[in-house]
Amino acid sequence: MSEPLLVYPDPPPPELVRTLDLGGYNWKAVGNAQEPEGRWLGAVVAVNENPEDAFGFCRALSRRGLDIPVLLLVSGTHLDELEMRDDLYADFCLTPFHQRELEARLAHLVWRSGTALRPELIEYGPLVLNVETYQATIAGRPLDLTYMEYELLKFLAGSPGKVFTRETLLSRVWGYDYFGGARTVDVHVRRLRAKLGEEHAGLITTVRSVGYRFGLSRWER
Amino acid sequence: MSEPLLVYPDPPPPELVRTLDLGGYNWKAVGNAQEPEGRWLGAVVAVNENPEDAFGFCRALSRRGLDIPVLLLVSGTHLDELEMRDDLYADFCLTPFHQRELEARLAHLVWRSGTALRPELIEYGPLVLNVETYQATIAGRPLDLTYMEYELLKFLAGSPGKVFTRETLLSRVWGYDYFGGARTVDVHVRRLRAKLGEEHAGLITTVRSVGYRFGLSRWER
DNA sequence: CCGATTGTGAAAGCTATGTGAACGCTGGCA
DNA sequence: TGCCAGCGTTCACATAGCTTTCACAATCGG
Repeated sequence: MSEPLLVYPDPPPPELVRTLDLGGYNWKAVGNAQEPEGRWLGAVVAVNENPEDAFGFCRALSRRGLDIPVLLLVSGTHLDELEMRDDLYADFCLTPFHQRELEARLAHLVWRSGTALRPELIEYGPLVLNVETYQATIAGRPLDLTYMEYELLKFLAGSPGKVFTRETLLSRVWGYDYFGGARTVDVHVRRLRAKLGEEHAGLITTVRSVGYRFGLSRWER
Repeated sequence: MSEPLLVYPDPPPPELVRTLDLGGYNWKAVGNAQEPEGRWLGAVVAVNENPEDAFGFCRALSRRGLDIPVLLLVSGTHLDELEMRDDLYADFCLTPFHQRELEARLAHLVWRSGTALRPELIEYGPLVLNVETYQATIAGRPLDLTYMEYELLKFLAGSPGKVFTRETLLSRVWGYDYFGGARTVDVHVRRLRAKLGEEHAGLITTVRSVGYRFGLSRWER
């Protein structure tokens, strides 16, 4: 089975437990947003009992940078509270819910994060990354990348134009628990640029005092 | 009002019409996917009556390349049909629905398409700052700013019309623990004005004996 | 018209990054 | 078991580019 579902609060409402277990989901309940480490399929957050705690949990999740899609369980009387909180959740389900509906929403949530965030092919200009086969080509020429080089390039090319700090790159590419010097990023970027060749080395731009950016070095947006 | 909502089929179910009108939405019903042209806020598709037609409509929409987020109205008995059709819809709502739920889902749908595609921008007149890519343009022309210049401009442009003392700027932009001369601000403002170009240098005005202000105060212009 | 404040040009000082090289770890292979 | 190749990481050093400072000129307000 794949990555687990995150569930809040701990213990979760019994009807949620029932649906998750019947659906064969791999899940884990937590009591706060500090615990979860690593990768998660998504999160199910029951708002019912204590809305403020629940929303606080969501907020803490998003602040921690692991972007996990959140499915809220909310009763009709708490529906108003969703207003102005769009950034905290991906979907919601009214309680009491039909098992079928929750299953459908979970399936859709997982599908969305599975495809939207992970295209099997990343293309940008002359660069093509085949995520399935771990192959990369630049202007048709195959690139011989090491594992870390590939992961770094994949992450950068996944958000063209966006600038990432070294710290962000370390936590997102190397791992949330990585402990090491930030200059490691520099060295990998240098090797990437070298392998991209002089002509395409500019695909990775240095933003002084901030970090690195892939693509869109000019005025596009 | 902004772009309209696309609704299928034509005529739509009466309870849907009621909710849309009560919500003050600008909407238009169509009978097939060939009609819609231009930009749409989203689409609401009632699956109830004829599932195959409805899904065909969605498929045709996505084939036409205008990627409009679709909200399905589906009864519990048709819930199964969503399976393996994740790519056709963004969200769904069980029928019969509570007006509040549909409104919440519509609002969330619109919010999502409004932000997901749109970068985080600070705009004022001819100036555009893209916070994610650390890029700036003035009247469409790219600005090559250094880190401090960018941070200062971002801070100033974030509160147009407001006057900041040098001390405030030092503590907010440079850092609360910064220890250095206040004239540093002057020099950065000078270089910002130079890079903005003669035409737009006036975007930053000096308030003698107080500090600097970005944008026009209320009695100007 | 004088003093206070701000603009200007240049130079000093510093910081972040590029660069070459070495170290240590791991896994395959003889 | 011992050797070797490949890889990730770290370090020291050079330097370009940025920030800061300073002296002086220009401007504003009273």
